[in-house]
Amino acid sequence: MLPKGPYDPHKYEPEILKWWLKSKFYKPEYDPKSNRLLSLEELKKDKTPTYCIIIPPPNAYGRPHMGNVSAFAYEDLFLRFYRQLGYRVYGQPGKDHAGIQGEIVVLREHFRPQGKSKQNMTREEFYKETYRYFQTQIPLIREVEKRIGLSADFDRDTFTLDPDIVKLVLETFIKLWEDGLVYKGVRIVNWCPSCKTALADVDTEKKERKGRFYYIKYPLLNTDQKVITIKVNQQTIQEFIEKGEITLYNLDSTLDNGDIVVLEVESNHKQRVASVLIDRQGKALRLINTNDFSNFITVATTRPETMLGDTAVVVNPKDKRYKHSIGRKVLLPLVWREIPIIADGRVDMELGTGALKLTPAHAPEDYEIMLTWNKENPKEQVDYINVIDKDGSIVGPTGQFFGLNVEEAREKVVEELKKLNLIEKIETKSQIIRVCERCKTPIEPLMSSQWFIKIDALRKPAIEVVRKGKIKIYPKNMTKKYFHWMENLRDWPISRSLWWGYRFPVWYKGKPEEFVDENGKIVTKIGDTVVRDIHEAVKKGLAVVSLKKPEGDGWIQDDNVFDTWFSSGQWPFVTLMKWDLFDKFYPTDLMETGYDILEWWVSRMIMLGLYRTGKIPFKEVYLHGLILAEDGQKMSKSKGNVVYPDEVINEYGADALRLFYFTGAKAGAGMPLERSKLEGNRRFLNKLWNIAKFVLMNIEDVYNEIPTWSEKDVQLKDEDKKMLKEVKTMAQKRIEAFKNYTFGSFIIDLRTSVWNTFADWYIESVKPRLYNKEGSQDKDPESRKAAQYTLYNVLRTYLILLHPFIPFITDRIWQEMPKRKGDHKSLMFVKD
RNA sequence: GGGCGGGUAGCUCAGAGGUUAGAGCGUCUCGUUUACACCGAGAAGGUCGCAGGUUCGAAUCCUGCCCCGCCCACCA
Repeated sequence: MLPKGPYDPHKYEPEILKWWLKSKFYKPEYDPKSNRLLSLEELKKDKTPTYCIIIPPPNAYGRPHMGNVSAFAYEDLFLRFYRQLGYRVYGQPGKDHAGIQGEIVVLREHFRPQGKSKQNMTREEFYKETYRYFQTQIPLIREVEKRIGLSADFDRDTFTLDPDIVKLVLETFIKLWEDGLVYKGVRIVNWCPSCKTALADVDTEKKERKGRFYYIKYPLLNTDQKVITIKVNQQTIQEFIEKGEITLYNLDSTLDNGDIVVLEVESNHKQRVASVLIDRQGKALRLINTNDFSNFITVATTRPETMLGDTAVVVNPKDKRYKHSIGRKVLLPLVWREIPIIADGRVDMELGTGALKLTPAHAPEDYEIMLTWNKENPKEQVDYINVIDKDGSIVGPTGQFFGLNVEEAREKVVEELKKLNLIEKIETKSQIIRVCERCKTPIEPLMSSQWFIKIDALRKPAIEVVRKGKIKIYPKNMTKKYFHWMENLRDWPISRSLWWGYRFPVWYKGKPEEFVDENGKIVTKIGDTVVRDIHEAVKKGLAVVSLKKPEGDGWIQDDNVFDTWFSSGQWPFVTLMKWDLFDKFYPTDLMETGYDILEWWVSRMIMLGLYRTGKIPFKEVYLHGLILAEDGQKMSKSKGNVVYPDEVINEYGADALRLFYFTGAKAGAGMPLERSKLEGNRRFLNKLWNIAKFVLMNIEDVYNEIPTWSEKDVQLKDEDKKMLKEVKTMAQKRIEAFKNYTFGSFIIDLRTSVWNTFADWYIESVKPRLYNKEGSQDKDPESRKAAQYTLYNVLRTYLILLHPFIPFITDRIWQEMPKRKGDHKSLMFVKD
């Protein structure tokens, strides 16, 4: 018998949970028939069909949030459903070190209170202590996983920085390297000139400041106007500047009057002087001046000094003012380089003149435009020229400006442009700049050398498997998002300037130092040798890609760590490999995660899974909705609208919260937290509890025999048949609902069926047959027996159907139910 | 800027060519106390964002517009 009073989740849920855990029901080795644990060997040989979900690992610090816990609930729903059906089920739990976010949080919340920072710690100290700290956090997170009912094998909970995992992950990198899919290239980074480090966007903040908006005229070249560069010595230049005219005899004979000759001083950071050919026969040149050009294109900038690194002018292709100019060339003043006019739809026609100077090395937006343009115009590639060094000084092919700091260079650039009459006007303007979060120094975007993975070889098979339906994505419309992302992928930058994570297994003979060469390109110096790329360094024996530090002294490890997606992208197979369950459970059956990380995580798992194992990592992907705050906004600490799932469990119980996730489960969309729904769920649970009390109370006299009754033993009335048919239909619908991931509407139907059909209609109408009192209409014992039979079997089936959704209350009721022969003591293993 | 999704009852959302558009919560009326007041019976409440179009028939399909949200630019 069930105890009197309303259902109290706080009393029953912990009891049930303790029993499940103690009985090892969650382990794939648990065998319900023999009620014992198989050995690993027995498990491997076992022929029972398998079902496996790799649980997306929550961050290994802090309190699990709604997103984490909703995911656990959805995953558990499937684990329990298939476990009930008799599959051998494995849920692989894990915890994520969370790269940059983990580093920020541990520095702020653990180290800062102790007065420690990256400035007064060694990398080794930091790593060791952070690892230790995370190990203290993990059990707390695991508790929440257990409380929501997640039936994963917690004995195999795995941390992403577990040494076994690290080894497996790095092996993939080595394989990529050996297959020629890894290279070092350059990418724009947020550089803090004061902290001398690259920063992620989250390490920077935006600040408004007043600045000047300079309108600079760039001379437009005529289509037939030629520009050539010749090298001369310093003395020649000197004479030229003094006299204003010069004759050169080694000029190209195809030049015409009006063509431009740029004189470049040898070995002096490409100091250049521009001149015009005024006498083709006499080969006489005159210093260039504004009057030599009839057309200009004016660009506006807050940072005139960056023009030294301009490699194009960009206009909006829709802009009528410039449409005809696209494809033409301009002569970049002061450094006198010929640069093209290109087009990009992102250029704001209203801002400035609508023409943008493109400095890919020192402006993230410009860098993006360069990449897009190059992708779409492979024959007219635009390059970068890096002109600002990591200490804030001017470098690269910048002639007279070389070595100045940024402010000095700005003044001097403006001064020189004024001399040439190329400044149209100067306005004041407030601008948003990024500053370093720590020291508030303005960020200097610049190029830095990074590790990349060539994406093409990985991308193609990953698109194929989804296109051919080998991996199915639910909801279906997300497939579009996947393809869009995959088709637009560029090479994947996998290195991050952090301490917390997987360090690159690359070793250098001496500390590698990046610097900018005379062409504005990033090159690396290892010891005394300058190398253009990593392949050259390896060839020369200055770098080694290897899991272990090479023999001998002086080897220094690469100080980059991997993008966390590089490791989490391998999560399905590395975890299974670690536990020697790869052959048993890979490919896994379902990847259940939030729709917001389809591109970030799911796509990487598909690519890296296929690459390393040759097989898909999972057969289906289900993307659940995101839980929003009660105000309909995204939960965030700064908005103060965060509600933690453990609080909700404390108030309503785990089953009520699970039901909330499932009933509102609109895949791929947001769902606001709603207390009234949680209340409603609690009422439903109480209703179920009372239904069970009622049924048990009314079958008490036949408790032991009722499970043996079959339909033949009773004379069912129409209402009995109708009721039995309804639960049977629900059982069939459930199979479909899980297959099609429409469990959200199914559980609403099931709940309506339990409440409206069973409780409100059937039970109410059957009462007279049960009470069998004097004066009641129906005293027939056969009628009573049929009602008892129906009550028992309907409740039994409802409990089974409901169990994956609300496991605690159903298993608690199950404990009191009369059992059939062979019934397992837990509903987790009862199929029908 | 690009991509994705959404606008249906007071609130949160279902419905995706076919009678009179649904559910939960809220509101109102009535009832019951031998499973349950965390209950039961019932009611009110909608130009389905706007404007066109296709169709015998449109919340649903098409076109245009308006509004809202999310994702993307070393955040996991």
